[in-house]
Amino acid sequence: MFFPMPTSADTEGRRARKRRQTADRLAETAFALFAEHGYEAVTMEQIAAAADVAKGTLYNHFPVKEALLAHRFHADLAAALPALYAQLAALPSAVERLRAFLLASAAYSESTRDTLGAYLHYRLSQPVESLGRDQRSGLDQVFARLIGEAQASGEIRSELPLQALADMLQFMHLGTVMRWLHTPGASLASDFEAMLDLFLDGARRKA
Amino acid sequence: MFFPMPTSADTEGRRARKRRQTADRLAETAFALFAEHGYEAVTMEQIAAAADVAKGTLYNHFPVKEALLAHRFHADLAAALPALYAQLAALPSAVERLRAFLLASAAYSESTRDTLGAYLHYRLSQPVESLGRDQRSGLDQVFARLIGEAQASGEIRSELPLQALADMLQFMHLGTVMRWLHTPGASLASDFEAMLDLFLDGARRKA
DNA sequence: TAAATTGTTGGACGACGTTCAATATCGTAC
DNA sequence: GTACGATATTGAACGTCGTCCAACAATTTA
Repeated sequence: MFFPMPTSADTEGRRARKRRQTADRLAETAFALFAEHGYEAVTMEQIAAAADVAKGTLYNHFPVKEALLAHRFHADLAAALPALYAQLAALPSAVERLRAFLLASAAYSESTRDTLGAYLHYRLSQPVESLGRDQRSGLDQVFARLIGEAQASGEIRSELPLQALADMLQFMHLGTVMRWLHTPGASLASDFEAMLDLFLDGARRKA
Repeated sequence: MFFPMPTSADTEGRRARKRRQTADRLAETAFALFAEHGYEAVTMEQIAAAADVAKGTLYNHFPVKEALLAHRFHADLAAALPALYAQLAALPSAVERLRAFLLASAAYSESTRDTLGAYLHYRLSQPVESLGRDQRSGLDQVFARLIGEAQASGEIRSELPLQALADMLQFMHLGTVMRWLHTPGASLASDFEAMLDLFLDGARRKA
């Protein structure tokens, strides 16, 4: 199994801890090389050599190269979420929280533009429902949470299941980012605004 | 250049015609092998050998393996469109034409489920705006046409640019197909219905 | 301490995709 | 019809990704 279960209930065991440590260390050295030479120019063997492990070990932790990117993006999101949620809590409506989150997402995407395409490409090759919720993109969980709040407050009345709405918004998000990646001068933030408007009110809105 | 210009204005030139012929022939032999052994099990060398050309020639026409799939899907769509448009013309409203097109799309997707994932993966690695409109997916052009009709008749009032709406619907379509690919028992047709409802009326609809 | 599980190693392997120089074929113009 | 330029094909070498596996090391559990 890829992610071994903890041996006791609360303590995690040295084994799993060391595993996570090596994974983190491998990802760190990988990103140091990426920053220096660019993502494409760095080979898996170079990463393994720089981290002083065998190539098989690197592939044990990251079965494909893009998984290194996923590790980074997932960790960044997990690290940023608590403070972000705290900020969002100050906003009066769930829709405004959604909008604010998208603005923050836009800023982050702009700062990681170079590796974003490869990461998205990797994400899309993964099954949507793989190994339970923990393995999902993280972004859809944020969407599900905020959309759920909007449903609870009555700001959203759609009778579709929450996860379906979140997935749909996630793909609209993906489409917007993809389009932005391929159009040099565009503003991702304003594209997100238009996307959210479309998601909320549809193309046939009466307003 | 990848697609040579025709020598005269109207006639296409034997060269381009033969090029298209060899491409078609290569794609045909490829799909014969795919049908027999499965997409993943067939190598590019086997395809080249079966078609009696060098591997370089195969890669000249199809720079990546998934391009063979794109050739097939694009050709299928182009071949089916005239009759499909004729059928759709009988429907009274543009929204109903959209719905009917999606139903047809669902039937086709179900019949090509095995290779659909690889094709979508390939599509996503391509820039959205590459080499002009002709190289785009084809599906977004259909969407743009039908959405344009809906705008003209007043069924859609969104002030977003037509292409932005079409791209957004295309990614919602992609998300729906992806989700369907990974959920065994689902009905793609009804998923498309829900997707279209969301696109038209949004999550915050008043009805 | 013994046994079982899991991680690491290193190397071999197949496939994809790129590159290139040599050769063959086709279009055009004279 | 000949000569020339543009394009297609060939064949082979190369780098990289990703898989596989058998031997060995480390750690947990009994």
